Amino acid sequence: MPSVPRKPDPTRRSERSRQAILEATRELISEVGYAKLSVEAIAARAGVGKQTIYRWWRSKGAVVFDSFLALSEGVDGMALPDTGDIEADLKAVIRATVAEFADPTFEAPIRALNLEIASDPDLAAQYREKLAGPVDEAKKERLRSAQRAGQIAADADLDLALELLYAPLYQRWLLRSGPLTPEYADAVVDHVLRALRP
Amino acid sequence: MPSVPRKPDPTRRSERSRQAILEATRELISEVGYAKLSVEAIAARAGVGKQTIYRWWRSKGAVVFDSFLALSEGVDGMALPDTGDIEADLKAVIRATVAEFADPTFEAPIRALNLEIASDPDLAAQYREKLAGPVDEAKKERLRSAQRAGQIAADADLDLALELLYAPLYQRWLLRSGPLTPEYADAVVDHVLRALRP
Amino acid sequence: MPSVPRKPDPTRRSERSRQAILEATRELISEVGYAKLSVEAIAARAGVGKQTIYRWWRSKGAVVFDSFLALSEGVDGMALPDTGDIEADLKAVIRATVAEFADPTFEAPIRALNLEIASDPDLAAQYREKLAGPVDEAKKERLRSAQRAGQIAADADLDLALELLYAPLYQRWLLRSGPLTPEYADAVVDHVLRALRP
Amino acid sequence: MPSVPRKPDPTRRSERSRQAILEATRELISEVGYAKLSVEAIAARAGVGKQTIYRWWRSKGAVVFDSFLALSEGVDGMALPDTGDIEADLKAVIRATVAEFADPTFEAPIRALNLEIASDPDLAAQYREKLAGPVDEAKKERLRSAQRAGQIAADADLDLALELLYAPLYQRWLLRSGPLTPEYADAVVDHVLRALRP
DNA sequence: CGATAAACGAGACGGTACGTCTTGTCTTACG
DNA sequence: CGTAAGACAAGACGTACCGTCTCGTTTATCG
Repeated sequence: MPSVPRKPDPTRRSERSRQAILEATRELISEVGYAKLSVEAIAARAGVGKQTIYRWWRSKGAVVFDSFLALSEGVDGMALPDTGDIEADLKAVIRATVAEFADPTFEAPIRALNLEIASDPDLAAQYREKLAGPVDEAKKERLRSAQRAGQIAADADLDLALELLYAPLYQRWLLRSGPLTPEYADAVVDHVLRALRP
Repeated sequence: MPSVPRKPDPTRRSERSRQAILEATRELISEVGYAKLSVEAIAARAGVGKQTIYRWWRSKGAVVFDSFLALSEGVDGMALPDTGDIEADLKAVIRATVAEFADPTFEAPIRALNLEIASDPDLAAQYREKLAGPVDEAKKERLRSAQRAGQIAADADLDLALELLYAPLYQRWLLRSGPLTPEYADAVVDHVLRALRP
Repeated sequence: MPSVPRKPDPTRRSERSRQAILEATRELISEVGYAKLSVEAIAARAGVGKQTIYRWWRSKGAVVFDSFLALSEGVDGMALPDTGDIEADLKAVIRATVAEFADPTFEAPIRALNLEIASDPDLAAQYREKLAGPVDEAKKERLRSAQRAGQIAADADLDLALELLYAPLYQRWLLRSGPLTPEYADAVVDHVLRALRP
Repeated sequence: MPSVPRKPDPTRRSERSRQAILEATRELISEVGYAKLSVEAIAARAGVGKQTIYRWWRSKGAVVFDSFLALSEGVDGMALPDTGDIEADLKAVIRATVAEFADPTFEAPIRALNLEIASDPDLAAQYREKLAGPVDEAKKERLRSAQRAGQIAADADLDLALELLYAPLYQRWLLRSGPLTPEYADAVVDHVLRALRP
């Protein structure tokens, strides 16, 4: 009589339930916030048994994570604008990022996602692989284009470049340590480009 | 029947209880982690009634926060080393910061503190005022010294400078998105100093 | 260093506080019922420190008890009507008792008192001595008068007689096991008088 | 968000938990007395979650009540002895009742039950229907037999008769207003039978 | 009259228990 | 066998009171 939990058979998984759970999760995060999100409420809202959630996800955080992953599923083929002017292009992108952070609609869910990732190394790994990775690759592609155009040092560390560009915004937003304005976006870009100049 | 909650009288507060609570909180975070920290356990460990906690703190997060605040109480008169060489000084400081982040002893508590701050705007404000503020001021003082020495542009935005220096580390650590090595510390300093050059 | 609790000095007792406590107790029993009565609420309502209650009373029940005792303080010199007709006199008295039980104003407090007495042998003893005793004596005096008039057996056990008269009412009221009507009162008197006939 | 409390589904109720709760309740009343009985302790002793108690019972009193109800479940087919001599039979029964009241083992639980009933009209109604009703019916049946035998007036009010017989005992016991002896039992029976004579 | 000691109001304290909420597991009935 | 439903054991939540323990502040004798 083995007490090893049988693994569920993925082929029999109900797609309808899965979708309902992810959608209910997104709704509830917007409505009550992440701190007050409960598995109980997700199951009720999704019209699903709690066991169905526990069968397919390790933790509440994993559900939250997947509910975001599902959103950005079709967004793979993303590419940053490339007008040939790296400064203009980056400012546009960073300003857009700032605007997104400032949008109160995204505030709660993105914060929930980030707290979950910061708490759970497994989710962080998934996050890097499934979400951040592809996006970062697209960003680095634009930087490589700038390298080819001689606007950025050929030997620049592009991972570090991305961190210099995005981390200040991220930190300000997460810790609410200062205003996120377009001017701030521009200033960051200006500084980072100066650091990366050939 | 007034629903206005009576405010506790701070003059009658038991210092012994306050200390016991903060200490118990620190111990428990180290032992069971922040996610499993409960007010009930804090009270039990501190030999204190739960009401004594709820009387003086708004939330579990506020207790956690204060338990850290208490630690760094005497650290006000801090000042960064100033050998006259801003690059060497910054590299030393940033390498030290990286080492601190890597120390597994501090990992759990600092992460707990950061999650708490990221979740609660009130605590974030307190954090800036009581903890980050003074520390940042000391850091900026060192940068001002570099400005006077002509090593950094006289009109540099020092708040932004700090963010460029520290946010990449912070992000890597929080999201575990990359290794935190002395080399990385040096690279960040090199880039930022290039951006700030007169 | 004796840990024997100093006994309070009765001569210094604040009559104003004592009255306020007893009055607040009576009010609160009427308002929230006995089950939800708390020492905390009594103290608050009376504008009195909790210690002042604990200094002078052993328990909440003792306060409740005293609050009733205080009411019936001046009622010592009571005597039952004596028209010479024991049947008519008893019916009048028992009907009055029934009416008192039925009065919703007295319902809650009397019930509280009785529950307290039933729970606490000490209070029961006090009750017999200070409240029930004198009243019963007056009732027995009327029965003795009936004995002298030859309406009741000369050797009747008057304590038993009182119980036969009052206990049926008491039980019906306490357990709500039947209606308390004037007809019921008369029926009880009729039966008991038959049992006591010479 | 409906505030209507979901009703539990009685078909899924765990009989094992129900029994454990009722048994733990009986044990605890005997051990610590009714006043110090707590839902928390019942749940712990029964190895049951508190919610399982609150799911199926309105109040602590209801649990106490049911724990007694459960005891006297099979006792329906009760009948009083009928030797043809109503006086002897009643004396035997009333003496037995007196003895039961005097038994210290039953003292605490029965008192708890009575206090609960006296406090809560709902429980009182249940008590009459489920416990007192059947028992009283059996007693009245014996009295009817006496009526047929011409030992008691044919038109006697049997409910009143029962109250005259039992209420004096009940009152003495509950208020501890006098000793409960076999002689007392006999005296009550003698008086009541005199009152009921044809 | 002024010292001093007790009772006083206020309310913080260590605790217990409350009744509710959520977690993760288990059971039942259906498809 | 996955599922919706939901009961279950466990235990934390935040609140209400308990009875004890300081705090100053009256108050009321007594030196």
